[in-house]
Amino acid sequence: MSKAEQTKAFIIEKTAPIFNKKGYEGTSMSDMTTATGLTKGSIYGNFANKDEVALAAFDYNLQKVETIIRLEMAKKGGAKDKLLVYIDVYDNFLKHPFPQGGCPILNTATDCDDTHPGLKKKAASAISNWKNKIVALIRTGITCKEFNKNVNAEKVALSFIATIEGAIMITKLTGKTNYHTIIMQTLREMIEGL
Amino acid sequence: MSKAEQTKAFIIEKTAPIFNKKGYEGTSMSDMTTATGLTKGSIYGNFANKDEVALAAFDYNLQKVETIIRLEMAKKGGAKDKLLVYIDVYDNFLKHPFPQGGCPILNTATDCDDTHPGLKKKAASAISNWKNKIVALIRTGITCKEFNKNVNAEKVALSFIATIEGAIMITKLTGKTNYHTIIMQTLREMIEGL
DNA sequence: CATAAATAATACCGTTTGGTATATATTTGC
DNA sequence: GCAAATATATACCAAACGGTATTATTTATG
Repeated sequence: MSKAEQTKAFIIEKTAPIFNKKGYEGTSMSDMTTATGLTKGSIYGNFANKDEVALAAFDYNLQKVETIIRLEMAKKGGAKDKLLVYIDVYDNFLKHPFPQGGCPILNTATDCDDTHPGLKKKAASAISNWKNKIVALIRTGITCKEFNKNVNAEKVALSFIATIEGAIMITKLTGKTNYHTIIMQTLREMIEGL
Repeated sequence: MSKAEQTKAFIIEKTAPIFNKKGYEGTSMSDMTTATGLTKGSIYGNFANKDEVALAAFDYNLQKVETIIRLEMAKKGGAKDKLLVYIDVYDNFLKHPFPQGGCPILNTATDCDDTHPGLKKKAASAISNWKNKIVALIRTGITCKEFNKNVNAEKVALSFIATIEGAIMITKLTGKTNYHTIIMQTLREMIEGL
């Protein structure tokens, strides 16, 4: 890895939590310079503009979540247990190397409704990929006769994601962590009922 | 209503959709002057600062949602039908005078995580009030024997809200309105199962 | 070790930010 | 209808914004 690639990775690593917490517009160049210890000229030597850093930071944050999920899922065998991994990870996300500021999809979704189409597109495809993964998981569960064959995979997947994201929002807003646990209990029962 | 009260209301009315779409930091004074047709001096003559306008705008947007819900609920008798009002309104929010930019609670929640404690507090208490209303609704439903007495009112209420807010996020992000309808179907079944 | 190429720091650009003091219209009570 | 009070507009402020051209400093290579 060249020096340039190193500093580039360094900048992403240091700014990613800030973008996740403050959003695209909310994160200023001075935020980025103080976080990295570098100067503006140095950052602009490695990235074309603020957009490029923000996009890379989103990828970094998203990948962080995805690797946690992938690693935890590898430990499980059945489809049901694999689905429960999402709940376990999002319920105890403090125990995992979760991105600072919470779910990057949720944060980016509301931050970049109209302002930043590039980031919005990334967040949208992240949701889409997530949904497809759950749908595939449910379908293999059906073929393995772990789940009832009448289960509407897409409906379950979308409701599952919506509830998880909504729970994060409510918990972050109110500060009541038990709210999150309560809602996750509903999701667990939902999965048990498949 | 005095002239000052009139312009004050006018400023709120015109800037509320912008705050709901762009967020607190994202909405600039120039956004506000072009939306109202007034000058900066005029706005600062009626409000102490940008914060005060933002807080009033949030109240305005929230009240807009609440009056829709209240009006629709008044048409219904049973607890189940009253609960379904939330789904109907949020499912067809284009048919109602819903605030531009979607649910003000969701927008404010993610926008003002760290940045604006005043707005965050308002959004948090809005969620709390919403939850309490649903809990009360479910409890009257239980005493009327419309719902099973074993129903955990708080769990249902929190999961209900989380799913609605998550559905809004997903739909706004992906642009797929049928996603919203699919998720709302899950909520309808949830209510039917009480 | 010197030189060239790559990387980082400095100093600056024009623009926009939220906010204010002052002057000018416009309502309002009498 | 006139004066006092109120409401709006004008003109300005310092600070921060994203971005860039230029200079200084590393780093690799012959």
